[in-house]
Amino acid sequence: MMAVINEQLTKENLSTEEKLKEAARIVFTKKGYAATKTRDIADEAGLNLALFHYYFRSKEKLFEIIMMEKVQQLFSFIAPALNNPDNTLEEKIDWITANYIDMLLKNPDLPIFVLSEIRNNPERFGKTVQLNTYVLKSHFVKQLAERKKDINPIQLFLSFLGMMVFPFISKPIFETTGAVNEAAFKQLMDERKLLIPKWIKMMLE
Amino acid sequence: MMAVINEQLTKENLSTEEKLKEAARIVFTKKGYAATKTRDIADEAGLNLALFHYYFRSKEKLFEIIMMEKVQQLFSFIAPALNNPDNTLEEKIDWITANYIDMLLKNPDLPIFVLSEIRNNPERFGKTVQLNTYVLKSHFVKQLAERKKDINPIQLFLSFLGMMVFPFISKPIFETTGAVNEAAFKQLMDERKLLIPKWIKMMLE
DNA sequence: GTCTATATTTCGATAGAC
DNA sequence: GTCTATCGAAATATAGAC
Repeated sequence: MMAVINEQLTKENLSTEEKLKEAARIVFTKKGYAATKTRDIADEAGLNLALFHYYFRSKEKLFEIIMMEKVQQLFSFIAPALNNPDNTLEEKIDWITANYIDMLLKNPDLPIFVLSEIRNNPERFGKTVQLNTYVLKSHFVKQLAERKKDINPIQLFLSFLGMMVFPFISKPIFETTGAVNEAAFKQLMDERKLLIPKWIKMMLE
Repeated sequence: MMAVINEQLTKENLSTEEKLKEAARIVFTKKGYAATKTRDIADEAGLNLALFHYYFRSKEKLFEIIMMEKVQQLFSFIAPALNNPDNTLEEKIDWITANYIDMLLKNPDLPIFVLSEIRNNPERFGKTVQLNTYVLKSHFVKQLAERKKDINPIQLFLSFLGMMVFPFISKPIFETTGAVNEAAFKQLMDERKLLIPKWIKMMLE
């Protein structure tokens, strides 16, 4: 019953296809498309190279699957929150900050992976992200216009997202210089869950 | 005389070595190390592959030269400004914002290039960036401590840098979605030169 | 479906003529 | 110094036995 269902979700009992996908998620997000070798993925999955091609035909094909997932993970989570009609501007800010930082703590490589792959191959992402519809015409933006007319929502978003995302993009620097270790970083990010909303609200005064 | 000197600086009259370096700057920063082929660089320079190896021996060697330049360009510019003993906290914030954004407008690919290469190969950058000495013990941090005791300078830096750098990291998304074109982006960044200092000063109240 | 062996292509690097 | 032609390794992809 429940036990059986859970058991199917453990690593060992994944299907071969899922083992390869999971390995691809790890290796692609850590090294990027170009630096990833198909052998790395097969090795990470504990399988051989032929199975990789049996299930996914090519490196490119599997990458597209993973990339779509990751873009979704990074962006789509914010759109519903921006369009929740049942809470205030302040509540939206609080909720998004706390939950987005938590998500990033679980997926620290996600932003730099997605953003650098988009840079490397912009053509591929024509319609993947629909910025206009869900962000620039969101309920959040309407509430913002009522509150404070003289602020460009794009400027606010750039700062809001920048404050949340930048620490994760620059994390490798802190780690290599030894300035901030793993535990200290987690601590800083937990503090930011309160700091960022406080700062954003100041900008709305 | 002057005309002759200027002429030596035009593309056509560069030495073969400089042509290759310049081509490498363009291709490496645009595609990253792994996705760059030595042939791409030779093509970009309008030369053949053998010359590449004649001057630089290997892809790795030339990359290290370019990477060192780019890390320098991205970071070292801020350290002196943070340590200027002759101006106030506010003046430092104003100056850094205006000049850093201008530099980024001229080198929009710089941050994502450097940050993603550091992620891909953290070992290489053990001592390249000296965060502790020049940033965390800077004159800026001393002035900050006098002004506002209850703020962690790291938190402020993360927000300050994030607000400046993030727009450039996420620029490819705006471009591919068509939400913000080249001219509009420039306009937004010019506005940010005033917005960011205003916001940072609010955080110090 | 899975594996070993191998084909095919790409890419970094070199040899050798001019 | 510069170029054409190639080598040799590495990486993607496939063939074919089990």
